[in-house]
Amino acid sequence: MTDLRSGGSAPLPRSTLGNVAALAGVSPKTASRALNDHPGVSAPTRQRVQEAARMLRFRPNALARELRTGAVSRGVGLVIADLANPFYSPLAAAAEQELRSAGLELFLASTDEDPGREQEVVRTMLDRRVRSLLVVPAAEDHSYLESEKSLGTPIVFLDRPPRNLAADAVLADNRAAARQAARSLLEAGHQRIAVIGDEQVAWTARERLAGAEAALAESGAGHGLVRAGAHDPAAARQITDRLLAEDRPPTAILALNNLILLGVLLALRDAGRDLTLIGFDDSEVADLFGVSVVSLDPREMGRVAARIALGQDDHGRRGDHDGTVVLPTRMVIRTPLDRPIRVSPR
Amino acid sequence: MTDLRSGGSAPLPRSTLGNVAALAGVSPKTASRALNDHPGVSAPTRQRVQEAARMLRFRPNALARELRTGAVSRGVGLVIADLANPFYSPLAAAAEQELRSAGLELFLASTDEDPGREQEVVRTMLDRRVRSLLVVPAAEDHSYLESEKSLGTPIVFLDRPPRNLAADAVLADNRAAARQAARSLLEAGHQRIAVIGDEQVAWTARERLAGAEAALAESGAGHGLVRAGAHDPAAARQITDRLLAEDRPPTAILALNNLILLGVLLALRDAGRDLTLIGFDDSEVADLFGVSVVSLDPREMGRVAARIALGQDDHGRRGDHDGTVVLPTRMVIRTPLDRPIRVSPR
DNA sequence: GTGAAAGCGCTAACAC
DNA sequence: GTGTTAGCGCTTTCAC
Repeated sequence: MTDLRSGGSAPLPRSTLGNVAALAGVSPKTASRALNDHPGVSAPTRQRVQEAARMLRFRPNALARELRTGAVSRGVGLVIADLANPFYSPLAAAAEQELRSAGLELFLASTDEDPGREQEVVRTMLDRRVRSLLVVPAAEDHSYLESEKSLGTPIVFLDRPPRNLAADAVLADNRAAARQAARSLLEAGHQRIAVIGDEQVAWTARERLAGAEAALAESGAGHGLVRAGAHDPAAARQITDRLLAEDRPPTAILALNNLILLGVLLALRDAGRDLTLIGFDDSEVADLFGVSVVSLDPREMGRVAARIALGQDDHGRRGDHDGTVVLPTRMVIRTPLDRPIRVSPR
Repeated sequence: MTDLRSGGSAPLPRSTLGNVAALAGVSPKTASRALNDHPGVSAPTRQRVQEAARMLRFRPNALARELRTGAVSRGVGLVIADLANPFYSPLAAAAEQELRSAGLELFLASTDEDPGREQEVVRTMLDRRVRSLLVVPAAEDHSYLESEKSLGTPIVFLDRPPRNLAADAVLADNRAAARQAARSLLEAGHQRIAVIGDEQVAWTARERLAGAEAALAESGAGHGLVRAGAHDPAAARQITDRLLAEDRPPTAILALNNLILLGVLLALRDAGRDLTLIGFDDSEVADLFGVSVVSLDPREMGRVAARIALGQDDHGRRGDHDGTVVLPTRMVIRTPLDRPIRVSPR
């Protein structure tokens, strides 16, 4: 006479597979088989079990399942620098979408560019036995991941390469893109080109600065107008202010990321000055102001990295060896580069 | 002669608490106590255990721990509409920061406004026994969370209230804010005010539209210029195009969210028209163009919700009863409302 | 101060 | 087809 009423309004405690099995009058293992669509269960038994599960509002405990089944968790870790950054949030969104459609779940953490925090959150995720790890690195040394990697956890780096570790990476050719951008300005006739980049701790910042400097050096034109250290719009704004105040101010500015472009625009607006501009990373702001940009698609980066982590994509890499995927960059010319951007509408 | 070499370059399999205990020559329980700083372990024993853990690169299995300890997981679920949306990404970033600083971990999922997906991802998170749940709801009915809530899992709704469920919520007074914005335009002398809102499925969209309509109705001014259904910049752009093409086009536009403001600006730019504008949600774009906005702070919303979920904040709610926190909105006037915004710099 | 036994909820082996 | 036994890695009794 196994019979349990379900409709009661009492808190109705969480039921376990054992409860379901008891109600259905079978063993736990059979209940497990029935609910997971494993073969070797008769149709009527399966029905009874499913009915019992429904009555008890049974929900399997994912922790217990993953503990038992071993390494194969359904969780994937994503570590990024800053979730609110307009480059990383679409990247994260695309990765999440890709993972979800593969039935996986996402653990997310921000490092705020703190190398120590990177290790911390990565370790925490590994403690949860994530099936793979996507990392926009902040640290300078990834040898700490060596043992985990050799244990078989796929690790994919995004936007910046790993250091002291052989692992997959999805990157853009920042150096070439910056070089091309600077060249375009030179070809448009600019003699005094200012280049504003982020702090050199970031690999992308170093690469972009190097690319731009190379282009300038090749042409023999404008040294001395390359500025690093603009880590946020406010800093970029100040740097721009100072550039504009010089004796021979630049006629064009190359802003090496989205946040820097914002700061430059703010400075130009307040100074009432119009200059030629090229930005990095596309954005609504760039679109609205007609600013030409070097565009990298963050969504594509997130998507490709997720696929690689899932083993669904080789993207030109050889077999299951580690490899680097270099995503294309694209120059988007919105305003001819011999013409200034108007940012002073007041 | 318990001795294990660590430096070997072999993959070095994952070691368990049992391995550590064996190496230290104690029982698993003592090892557990030592590593978790529980009392009742002698100093020398503790040292030996810690040394052994280091040698074996021991990392505790979070799944096993949480399974054993019961309900108290260190994971918190966050469900949002769209991670790439400039309103939700700072919200998520702030929540993540708050949780991380409390030593908790974040599961994140997007619903893309699909009610079915909301249930799906919420269930998945509950299967992981998250300690609490933060939800920007997409569904119209949250009674499915009733039993989980009565089981004691804190559930906090963000940005939009729950339906058919008594639970905590962190909201803004969208209706009042929109009403105030519309009034400001009326007071500045505008007779023909267009209001562009999102699809009415979203609670915030309905509230804002209702608030704006109320203000217009009170004044007896301009009916017929309220448009809903602008779910993305492209749609908002089209709607704006049509409004501008009317016989008596509006002299001011109230854009009821950040994406809509973008679309409106794009339309104005291409049409070469300058109008008075008020936006919702602050953004760099609004700042750069001098667009006045009704500002809600998404970071504050994420932070407050996280605190409530952790039981760290009552924010005017009574005890541990359910309650709604209404966050303040702020009018940011950047350009006087009797003056147009210039968006046609070409 | 420390250890042995038991069990969290589930599933892989092997029975039968 | 179905059940029994065992065990994932950890921590909670409750002994000693």
